[in-house]
Amino acid sequence: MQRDESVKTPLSIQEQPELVLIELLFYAYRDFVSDPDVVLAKFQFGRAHHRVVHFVNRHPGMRVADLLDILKITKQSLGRVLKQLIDTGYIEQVPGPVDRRQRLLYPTAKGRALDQRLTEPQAERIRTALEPLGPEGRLAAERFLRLMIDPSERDKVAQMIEQ
Amino acid sequence: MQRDESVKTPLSIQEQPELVLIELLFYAYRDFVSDPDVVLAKFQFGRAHHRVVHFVNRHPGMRVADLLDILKITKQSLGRVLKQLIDTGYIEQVPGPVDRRQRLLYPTAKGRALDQRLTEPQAERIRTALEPLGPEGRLAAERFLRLMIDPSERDKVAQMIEQ
DNA sequence: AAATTTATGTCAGCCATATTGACATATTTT
DNA sequence: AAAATATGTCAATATGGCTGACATAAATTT
Repeated sequence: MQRDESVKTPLSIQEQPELVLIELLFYAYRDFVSDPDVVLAKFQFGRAHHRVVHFVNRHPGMRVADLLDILKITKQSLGRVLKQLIDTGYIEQVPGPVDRRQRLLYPTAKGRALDQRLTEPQAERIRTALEPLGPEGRLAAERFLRLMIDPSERDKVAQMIEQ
Repeated sequence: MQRDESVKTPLSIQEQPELVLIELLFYAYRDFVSDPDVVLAKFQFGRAHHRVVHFVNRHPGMRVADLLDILKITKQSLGRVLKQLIDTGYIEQVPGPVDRRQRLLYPTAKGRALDQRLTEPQAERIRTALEPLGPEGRLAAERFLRLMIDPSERDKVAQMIEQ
């Protein structure tokens, strides 16, 4: 044997045709999530803040636990980011009117505006991507992505997206 | 006004139809990248190791600079992860035969095997997602993702995926 | 041949975001 | 009254990014 046993042949899409979509997902997501970075930098926020602001804007009045379930992180991880957003006036906490243990999360006007600025470049990327595809192409892309979600999460996600 | 001016209405898909795809991308990618975590944990590796092992297996003999360009990170960030993979025998460095400044990266047999184990659950997720879609659906999903990549990167990515 | 550029690596420190575990408080449910 | 729940917090730790500075070897340019 040589130095060790270094492998010279690439793992090819012939042996593993799913590599095409695996890598397209990587490259597409890499560029997609980088869009809001410019805006975030101006506010001294990171991508974690973006995710929180986004979902609170999409689901005003959601509980902290709901947010944790969407993001699939721990409350300690969420803690700092959420605190910063509250302290700087982008998100508000309101005690649950029924269950007063809950701290329902609402965006402020400032928080709504920030989310819209963050969403804008991503929406633009999507619009131009969809343009050449037509309605059927769009539907197919949607169907594919839905099927990529864990089956156990699919219904919940479908509901959240509808609103 | 009340407490502050908390916004009660959700940012809706009616005002911003692209939200559907924005969120589907988030949820799909969230679950997609979590697949290899079980395997990675057994090896005491993280997602960063996965990415490196993956691209070196796909492009044996690639330069460090090529890897940085794909991952869009700095060499210092890559450094630690790459060193661990070399020290533990998953990746090998070979001086470039033409330009001896280069350290060409190759997977070892061990590195190839690891990549295949990591890819397996992702490939399985994709196969079952594609099944109900048919060939046209698959093509549409591929087209969409390609168009989501930065235009300046598209040709390079297309070439890398072909091999 | 000397100077410059390139490819890579390394040291040091910093930051963002994630983790686990333990514990505290208020409130609701049993 | 006791137990469970929703949330928050303290502390320590890990991972994976970053910047900046500097080092080395080899290729390229002058």
